[in-house]
Amino acid sequence: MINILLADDHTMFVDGIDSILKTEPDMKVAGKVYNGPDVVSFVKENEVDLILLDVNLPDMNGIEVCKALKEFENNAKVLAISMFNEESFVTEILNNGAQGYILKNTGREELLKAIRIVVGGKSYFSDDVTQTIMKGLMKQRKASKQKEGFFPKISRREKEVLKLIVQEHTTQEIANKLFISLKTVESHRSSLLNKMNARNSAGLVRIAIENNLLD
Amino acid sequence: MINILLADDHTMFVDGIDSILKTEPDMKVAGKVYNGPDVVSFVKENEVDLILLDVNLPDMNGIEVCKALKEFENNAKVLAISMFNEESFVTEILNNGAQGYILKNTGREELLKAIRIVVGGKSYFSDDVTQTIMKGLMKQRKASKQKEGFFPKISRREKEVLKLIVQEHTTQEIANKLFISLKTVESHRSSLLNKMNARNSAGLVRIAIENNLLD
DNA sequence: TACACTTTAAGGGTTTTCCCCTAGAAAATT
DNA sequence: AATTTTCTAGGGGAAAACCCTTAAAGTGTA
Repeated sequence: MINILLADDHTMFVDGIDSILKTEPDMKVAGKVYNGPDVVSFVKENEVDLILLDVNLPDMNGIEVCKALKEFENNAKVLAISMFNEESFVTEILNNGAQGYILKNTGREELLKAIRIVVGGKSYFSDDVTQTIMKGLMKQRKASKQKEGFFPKISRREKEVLKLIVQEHTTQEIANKLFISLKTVESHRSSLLNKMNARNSAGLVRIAIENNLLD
Repeated sequence: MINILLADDHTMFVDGIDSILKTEPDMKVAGKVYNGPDVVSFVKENEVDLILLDVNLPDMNGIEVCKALKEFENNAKVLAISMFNEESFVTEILNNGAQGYILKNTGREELLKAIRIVVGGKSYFSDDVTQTIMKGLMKQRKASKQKEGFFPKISRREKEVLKLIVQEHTTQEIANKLFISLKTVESHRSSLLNKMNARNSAGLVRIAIENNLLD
């Protein structure tokens, strides 16, 4: 008997899978959880052979769940499920111990097949996913040469200054806000210009927005 | 007997709903389709009481399907389903004839309830969706008051200057590029600051990007 | 404990931006 | 044809940004 834990915040989806698995005599839905932390606590207290894990869970996403699962003794395999054939998700969750990755447009038969394969100790990926992984590997080669070394990382204080620049504050205003000297802010400004490879504040703002440097 | 058409490109999801509906004696899955055009042709040739329509279908999205359905005689109601509680989707598909909108995190019981309500001629929305619609209406009020008279439109030349500012060019450089005087560019700059309600170039860049003023 | 990085700060200078004003020529709109 | 808007351009001045150098004190990490 295969004990399966369903982890997905889309109730309708969970109920659907539940109905599908009910028809299989050798499978049993051991539980249903709707967020990341519950996955971890459930596995700690119950026997689980396989987790059907949604990558985009609230509170704690699939990748973090995988990391947490490696922290303690358990023999639960992870079959990741996602709406999106997103390269970053795929590679990251596989690097963190997931044995398979299927998309939500996978049919009933393929789902059951994937479950049995993963429980059997092998890996399973949807065809689309396989292609994505390949593409991802190709990109990595290029990316690591160009995009890397782009930002020698921006420090905490620099980011504060950057945010205030984007909010149209002048150097003097920033100095007042942060209770530091005008000269210090100027110093941070020029570090930012250097690190971000910008010529002026206009560039700073553009690059900051384009690269999502503002939390 | 309620004849239901399932329209969603996520096979696993369709199979799941199928399993759920099988348990209801008064409901029958009349068909399953995986893209927009097939919805239309299916409804033309079969008796359908309700379409469980995914908003984000390939080839032809839910909104376009709704429009197409209004073109010919049929008494199929539409219950829209989506992963996303996206304001724009919700309001647009409702304006195009959908009677209900539920999210994929809706549970089995709520789904069945929603189906019966919509088939009965009334409307049904998930609680989350209702909230979203309200928020949307609130925003519109504010947007039309604030954002409207926000830009008294930016002229062709001003936009050129704006683009070059975003690209980190100085006033002098812009003057050279456009074969006009430094003072002229300064003039455009200050018009931009005025029109866009910015304090400096940083603001110009931010507002330009945020409002997609750069084609 | 060193070593590296960050934060703080200053002097002194150049360049750029921003602001006020005015104003004719060209283009678009009515 | 008349009116409005846009584009052009200037003077002059204040503020802000940018550049270069130097350097002490604090923070974090191997």
